[in-house]
This record gives sequence, C-alpha cells and structure tokens, in this order.
Amino acid sequence: MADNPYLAHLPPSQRGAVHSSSSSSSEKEPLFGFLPRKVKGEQVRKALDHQLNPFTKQPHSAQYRKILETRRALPVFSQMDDFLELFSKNQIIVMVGETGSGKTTQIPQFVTYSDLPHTKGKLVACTQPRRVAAMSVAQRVADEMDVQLGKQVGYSIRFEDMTESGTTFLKYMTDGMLLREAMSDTELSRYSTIILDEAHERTLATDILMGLLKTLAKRRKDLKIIVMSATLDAVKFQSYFSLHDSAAGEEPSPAPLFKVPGRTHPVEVFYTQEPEPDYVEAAIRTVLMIHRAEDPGDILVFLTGEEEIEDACRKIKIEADDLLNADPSSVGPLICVPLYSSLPPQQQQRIFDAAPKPSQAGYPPGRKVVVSTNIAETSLTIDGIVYVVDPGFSKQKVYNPRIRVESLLVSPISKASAQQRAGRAGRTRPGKCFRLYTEKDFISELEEQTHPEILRSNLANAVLELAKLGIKDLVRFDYLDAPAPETLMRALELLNYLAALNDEGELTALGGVMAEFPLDPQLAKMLIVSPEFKVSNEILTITAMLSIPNVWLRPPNQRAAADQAKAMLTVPEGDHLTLLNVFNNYSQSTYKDERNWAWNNFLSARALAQAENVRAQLLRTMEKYDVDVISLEDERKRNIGIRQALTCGFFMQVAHKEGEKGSYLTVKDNQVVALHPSCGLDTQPEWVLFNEFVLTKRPYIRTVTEVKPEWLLEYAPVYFDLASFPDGETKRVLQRVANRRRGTSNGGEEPRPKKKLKK
DNA sequence: GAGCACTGC
Repeated sequence: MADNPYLAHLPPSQRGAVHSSSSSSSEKEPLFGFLPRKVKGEQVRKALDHQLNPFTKQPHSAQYRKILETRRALPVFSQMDDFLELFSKNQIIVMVGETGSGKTTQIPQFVTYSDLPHTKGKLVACTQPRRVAAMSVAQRVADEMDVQLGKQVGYSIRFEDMTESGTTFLKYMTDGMLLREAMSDTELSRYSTIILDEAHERTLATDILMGLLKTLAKRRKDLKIIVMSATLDAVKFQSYFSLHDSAAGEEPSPAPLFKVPGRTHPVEVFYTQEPEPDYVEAAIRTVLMIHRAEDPGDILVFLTGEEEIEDACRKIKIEADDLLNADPSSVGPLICVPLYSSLPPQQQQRIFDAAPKPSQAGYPPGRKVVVSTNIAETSLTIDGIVYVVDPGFSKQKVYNPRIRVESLLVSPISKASAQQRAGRAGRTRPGKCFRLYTEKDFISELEEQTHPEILRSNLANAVLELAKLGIKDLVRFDYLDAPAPETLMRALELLNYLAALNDEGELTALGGVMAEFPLDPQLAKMLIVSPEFKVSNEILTITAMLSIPNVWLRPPNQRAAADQAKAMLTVPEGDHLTLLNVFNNYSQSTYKDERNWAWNNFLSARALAQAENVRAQLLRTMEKYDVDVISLEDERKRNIGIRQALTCGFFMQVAHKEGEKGSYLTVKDNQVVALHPSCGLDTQPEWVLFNEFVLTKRPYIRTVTEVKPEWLLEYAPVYFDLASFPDGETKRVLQRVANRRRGTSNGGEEPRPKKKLKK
C-alpha cells in the first residue's frame, strides 16, 4: 500500500482511514490509483459511478444518480478526457464554453478530481463576477457532488463565508473576494488551482487578477490557472497568457485552448432596412408587431434606464389593450413587466410570472413582455423568451480623468453584447432577434467588444489595491488592457495627497491600512483619522451610509409627502450629518418595526439594512487595525469634529462660492457647479465639501457639507500649498485666511490687489 | 428643482 500514490499525498493523520478502507480491495476506495494531476477521464467516470462518495465515504444518494444522468448530457461532459489530458500537461489553460455547455459547474469538478486538493490541504477556487452566481452555482455543485453546501463545496462572498476551514476544497467566490485575499497572501498559497470564470466580462477585479496570476504563475509552478470565457475573447487571453521562455530564445506560444460547444437553439436575426431615429418608439412598434403577427412566445426588450422602461411599459400596455379590445379573437392579452436593478426584489420576481391565459377558451394565448436594462443581458436569465428586441444601446460608465468625473452615457453596444442579447431568445427553443439598426451599421459601426471596466473607471481604488499587492511599478504592470496614463496619474496623485503613497509612489503605513477597508480611498482615510477628532463612531456611520445606494425614496405620486419627511430628518449644517441622523433614527427604531419606520419616512429599508451590514463589517476592520471607535458628548463639538474629519478625506472635493447667485467653482479644477436640488443646506456657505460630482443635465455637486477654509489649510497643507495654487478668486480668499492664521496682514507675500468683490 | 446601466470589496 505504501506505493499507493494517493496515500502518499495524504497527511499522515488521514492515511490510516484510507488504508483500512482500501486494504481489502480497491473496490472500496473510489479514488484508488488516482495520481494527482495525472488523472484520466476513465478513472473519473468510474469514481462517479462508484457506490461510495470519495469525499464523504458515504454511499451516493438516489438524487446524486439522477443528477449524474443530466450531467452526462452536458456538452462539456463528453470532453472530459480531452480536458483532463490538457489539464495534466499545462499550467495555464484558456477555455471557451458557450452558454449551456456546463462549464461553470463541471470544469471545477473535473479539476477537483484531477487536483485532489483535499490531499494537499489546498483548495480549488472558481471566481464569479456576481454574488448570486457564486452562491447558486456552489449550491448546484454541492448537490451534484452529493455533499452539504459549506462543507466540501462552499462559497465565499462579502458578508458571507460559506466554507469550512480544513473541509472545503472547492470554493466558488466573487472575483473581488479573491482579490481581497491576494492582498493578505500575495502567493495565494491556499489554492492549488484558480479558475477565473466569465473572464470575458472583464470586470476590474478579473482584470487585476489576471495580471496578478500571470506573474504569480512564474513563481508558483505548482499553481494551475484556467481562464474561462465566451468565444470572441479567447485569442486575446491565449496570447496574454502565452508561455515564453525568453532565455531559451523560444517564440512565445499561445496558451492552449480548450473549446466546448454550447447547447442553445438557433436564433434568427433581423435588421431594419433604415436606421431608426427614435429607438424607444421603434421598440414599442416592434413589440406590437410581434404580438400581432408572430407565434406565441415571450418578448424581451432591452432599453437603457428606469425612466425609459417605465414609459415604454405604459405605452405598450395602452396599445396592447386597444388591440385586444378591437379584436379579441385574433390577438391575445399582453402583460408588460419592467426590470431594472433598483426595483424591489418582489417586483423583480414578476419577470418569472407566466404569460396571461387566453381571454376566452379557443382565443389566442397571452404574451409576456419584459422591458429590461442590461441586467437581463448577464445577471438574470428568463426562461421562455422567444423574441428579443434590441435597439442597440445601453448606459455605460465613462471616466474623464481630466475633470476626474465618472458619468453614465447612453452609448451603442458592442457586437459581443448584441450577440449575447440575441442569445437570450434561444434558451428554450428556436427564437428571433429584431435588431433596430441596419446590418451595415452592425458590421461597421459597432465595436467588437465593450471596453473593459479598467478603461472606463476611476482607478484610485484599484491602484491602492495594486500597491497593497506589492506591485512596484503600477504604470508598467502587465495589464491585459493598459489604462490611460492620465487615469493612472490621477489615481497616484490622489493617493499621494491622501498620504497613502509617498512621493516615490510607495505604499505608506497609512496606505496599507486604508487598503484593508472595502472603501474608496477618501472614505478610508477619513475613517482612519476620525479618532483624532473623537468622532469615529459617527464617521463610521457616515462612511457606511455613503457606501450604499440612495436611501431616499420619492414615489412620483407622493413627492410632496416624501420631501416633507426628508425635511424632518435634515440637518442644516450638511447632508453628511443628515445621513448620520437618518441612520441613528433608523437604529433606534429597530426595536419597533424598522420596515415601518423606513416606509413612513420614505426611506429604503433595503438600503438601510445594507448600511447596517456595511457598518458592522467596517467596525470589525477598525477593531482589527486598532482604530478606536469613540464619540463626543457635546453635539456642537461633535458636529464640528465630524466636518473636520470629512475634510481630511475629501479636501480635494471642495467648492467655493462665486458671487451671490449660488454658483460654485471647484477648487483647483475651476469647474462651475451647482448644489444638487436634493441638497439640504439652508444657506449657501462660502466653502463646501462634496461627496460626488455628477454630470447630468448640468454639473452638480451632491451630498454637501459646509467646511471652514482654515481646516483646508490645516488638514491638507500640501494640497492647499498656495505657492502652487492656480491664480484666481479662490486663491486670493485662501491667502487672506492664511495670513490671518499667521497673525500678519499679508505674511510677506506680495500685497494683494485691493479689488472689491462685486455683487 | 433632480434621477438611478450593472457589479464588487
């Protein structure tokens, strides 16, 4: 038995157990003869058919055998031998599997059988861009492997670690979670194989992980990596992960590709003859055309946002009712369901409702129309969709590093996105996709791929993470797509002003702690310094409230009541203090009926519950890094302390009032901005600090608090170094303040021009 | 006198 290689890889404490069970015959040991990473398909199939579960040593259940039959029908299942051979021979594999191939559930299991992570005390990880996916896939795989979720198979997402240390060997997790783990263990030493799933989505976290894993693979020859993606991107991933031994003078050879066909139904694609001037109107017209003329089957329409969707739903409903009333014997009833993320979960569930029944026996069946944002393109799948209407637009985030602003723009989608949308029509049977643009435009105008997030975002957070990951030269990091140098410079500049990076671009001790918080750098900085102002308890709450979506509800038919409720909670010194007040009132109300309190005050109970969760998580991190949680008794002093702490994080987001008309200029950038109408300040203070710059109909600053110019000079002396300050009214005012602080009239500077402020 | 594509830590 000693030469049983399976035993050789078991820790000594476990050898006895296997020994006794396998001593009589190999029949009792499902993994008998398995050599890690040399396992063949035939062996795995035998183990799958074995009466004992190799991981629990329990007999397989009836449910297991039933599921196994459905697994055998998956396209990826029939290619198990090829996969295992490729896995045995290579460190990095790129895998392409179209929808319905079964890759997300099966590949990690194949890897587990080959890798035998449990024999080495390691794990196989499979990353997902979204939490729900990580949770639901883990549950499915636990069922397939006939184990309890959270034991051998688990998942790890923010706020929930469903794994058991020492037991779990296959873990589904969000990409962000693996990135966090990498910050404390840059070797990712717990893992034997890492599978990046949905890599084609190119989330910021996946992109950074790819860069990290590419270099890590050179140091850790025992680590295997599988990058799983949709078809179009495979070549790019293959060449990025090409193996080359430059010392041997070899030509780089692309990483091997493993390809599995999908299992979907054909979708017929139609284009318009001419471009459509109004895509919303065209989409409505197309829906009604399908409803009148096409066979039964539900319709999915892609639009760009909440307002557009609600509007389209209303119009479709009116028109469809007219059709039904005019001729109930030839047109069926229609229901129209909106879908977007800010919709309460209960209403989101309506997309799974069945289509309405015929209005009378023998009359045409009803039809369901789902009008959705991009959420139905990736995050949610609706079975029974036969028709897709694709106007070709979506709202996309763009980042302008020059003015440091992220904004949302309605933009044409990519070919990849259009293909994904069309595919939504063929999940249950052959379908049709109506593209509301010409074939010529599809071919020549649409980009191949949507720009990856790393090219469209503010990278302050990512750069801090990379620094924490030990990446020395952030500009020359091996990105799959390198961000614009200006975006990186902006991030480095911000982190340097926040003292997270020193002048050499190295991570400071403060920066190291900042990176530990799942927050934007400004928020992390403010939270960490807040004990100096004895208000960290309050800043903790404000930070949590700023990390969640908008809490204020404003139903269209109850605007006045909502505004009145908001006024009751408003603190005139600033919106940040208002947020604090809201949360405190909410927590005090929890012993009663919190949902009711939130509801009565036109606040989102869901968002407030989220804030509570975030607050608890941040509190744990504070405790871990000895950031004291303290508070001031005196309300006046406390509010000043809070505003001072805010200044320490957000001194780069300050605006100065120009004239009396209520127009503000952002400091240094000199952008003309206005206070957002949601702002609760009762006056227009000379200096304000803002959480957000939003570019909608006009440039607005949102979530605003009054600050004192003395604080800017005192808490951010480097940023407010007047010698390097752009000339203008703001500088002159600051200069006066500086002079006053020094107790001199003009502190040795040139005499300032005696210019009177007009108006 | 406005808005909130979608994720993630």
